[in-house]
Amino acid sequence: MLERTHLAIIHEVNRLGTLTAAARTLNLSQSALSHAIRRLEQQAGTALLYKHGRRLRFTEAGHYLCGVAERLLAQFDHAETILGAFAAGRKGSLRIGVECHPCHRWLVRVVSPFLARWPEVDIDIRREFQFSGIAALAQHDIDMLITPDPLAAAGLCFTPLFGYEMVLVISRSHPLATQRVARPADLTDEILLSYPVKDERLDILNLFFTPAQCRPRGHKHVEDTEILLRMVAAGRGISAIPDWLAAEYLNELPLSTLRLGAGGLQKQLYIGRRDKDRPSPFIDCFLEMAKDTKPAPLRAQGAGAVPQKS
Amino acid sequence: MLERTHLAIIHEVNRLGTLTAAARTLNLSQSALSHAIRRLEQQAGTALLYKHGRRLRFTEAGHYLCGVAERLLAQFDHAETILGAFAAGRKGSLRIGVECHPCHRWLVRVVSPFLARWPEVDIDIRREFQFSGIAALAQHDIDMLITPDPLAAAGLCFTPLFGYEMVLVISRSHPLATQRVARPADLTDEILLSYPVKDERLDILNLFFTPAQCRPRGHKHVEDTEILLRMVAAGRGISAIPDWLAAEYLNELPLSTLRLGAGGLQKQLYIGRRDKDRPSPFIDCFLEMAKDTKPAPLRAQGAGAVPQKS
DNA sequence: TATAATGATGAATTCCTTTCATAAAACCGC
DNA sequence: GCGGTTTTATGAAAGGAATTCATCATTATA
Repeated sequence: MLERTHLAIIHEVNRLGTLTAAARTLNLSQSALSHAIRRLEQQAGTALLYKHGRRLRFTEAGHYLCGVAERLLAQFDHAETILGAFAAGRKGSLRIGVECHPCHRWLVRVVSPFLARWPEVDIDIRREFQFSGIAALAQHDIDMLITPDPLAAAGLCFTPLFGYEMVLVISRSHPLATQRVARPADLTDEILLSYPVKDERLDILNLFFTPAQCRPRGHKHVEDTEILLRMVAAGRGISAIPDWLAAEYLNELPLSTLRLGAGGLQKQLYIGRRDKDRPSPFIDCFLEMAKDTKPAPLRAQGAGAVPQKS
Repeated sequence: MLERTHLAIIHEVNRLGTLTAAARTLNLSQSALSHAIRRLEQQAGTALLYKHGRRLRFTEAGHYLCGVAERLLAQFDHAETILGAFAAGRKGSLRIGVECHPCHRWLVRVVSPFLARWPEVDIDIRREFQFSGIAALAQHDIDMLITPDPLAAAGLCFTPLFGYEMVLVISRSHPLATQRVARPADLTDEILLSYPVKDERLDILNLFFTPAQCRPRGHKHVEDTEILLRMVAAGRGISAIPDWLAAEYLNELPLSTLRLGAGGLQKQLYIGRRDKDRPSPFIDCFLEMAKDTKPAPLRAQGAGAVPQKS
């Protein structure tokens, strides 16, 4: 069977002209090369070299193998270089799951400089999970999970990134726009607009309406943040989004923000990892960069201004 | 060092999912594979597989190696197939030297069907030699030599192909065109046209003029047979070419052929090889086809018709 | 012609791979 | 939850293939 060492021998003999010289550069004896070539020739069933004077020349088949050697050895070398980059932690891929729909804008601010710093690392962002983000993380479908709901699970660890508040956004012309705080009973005639997520994962339902034992009049799914907020601005519904996300749109659209209940709906974003994953420079770096990237705070503006949490 | 066996193991584990199954198809024990992967991981400095339940999954680096394995193993397999074709004598190349300028037309009739029969054999025809055709053959610059002058040399053997006669061609309007035989003294006022070959390799000089101690009035080199014969037909000179070559042009051009001296200038074409070359099916076949391809005989036509030799 | 350089070869040795035996872990069905 | 089964990991022993050593044969060089 043709092996890499055979190719290396063929290549060096071709490059240097003699077995003796090739043996030197390969740190082997001339005898070893002679035997190795002999074995290869016997297995291949054809001569590769023949004596010409006291030197060697390649047969047709040998010449062909020289070409093969040149190509394949280069590929082996390259593969080992790449493997070295993996070993050194320069190269890899980071599959990041995001369970927080509006987090995409924030994530882009983390990922862009990261990619510039780690040119050999590929980033893949996933928003859809067969079961849940936690399960995807545990099953190695993703390597990191950005989530506001860090369900404790064996083998996983979560690091807090930043706190924020879910605020109610309504049209500036809405009767409630003069209020600072919204109560569930105020909103039972409204249409709730949300990202296309299961009801049980919507905090405004779980933590605001359900405890008060009431519901909005209707509930529609909208995929895109911009469209969702334009619908809110047009008076077609209400929604709950992170304060820092609302801040980005308050100048552009006629929106008002209200606190959800007296204390507000306080949340915390976490980044989850498997704690058994071996440390990797670029993963550590990503964590640092994620921790250092805070969203822009919501300035006092309109009726429902809310200070940013640490 | 990354070896072919490592790639084969990686590939089979990827294909079959378990070490045990991979070991079966590789005719090795599960333990051998486990050890081999462990060694490779230690050398590479990075994990390639990790346990997931009781099965194995590839790390980033391992996944990368899967891709490498797929590509490189295919190339190894292909190389071995080609090597097999060399061993079976299906593939190779035949560098044929030709020392007989006008033989080109005949050679084409041999080579065309040969190439059809041996699609994996490349043919290279050389007419120029640094020293001589014989030397080129001995030095492995060519594998076969077509020559009318088989100089005996150690390690070479020559096989006769066919006999022919060098005939004088002159314009049909030449005063000598009524003769059947030309004598050297008849031609001392003529311009000799020949292929661009050293004088000592021109039979008409060596075997016709020189023994009679005379020379033609002039001597010019012409590369192309067609042009040479058109010049002869136009009365611009005389030439000596093989009878079978003359036969091809007698219908087209106003030429006459004369015997060179009473007995004619009889020649024999040989094919030379190194007798130590190991037998090869396609070389044997080429020899057969060359022996079986006789040039068309010179029909009794014009004044100097000459019967073809066997 | 003597000398140096190169490749070939057979036997001995060394080193690496493989196997064996066994443990540990995980899944499966009851 | 608990045997039974499947799968991987591991250390020690065995086996085998690659390497070396010593030497010869051949060819080029001075």
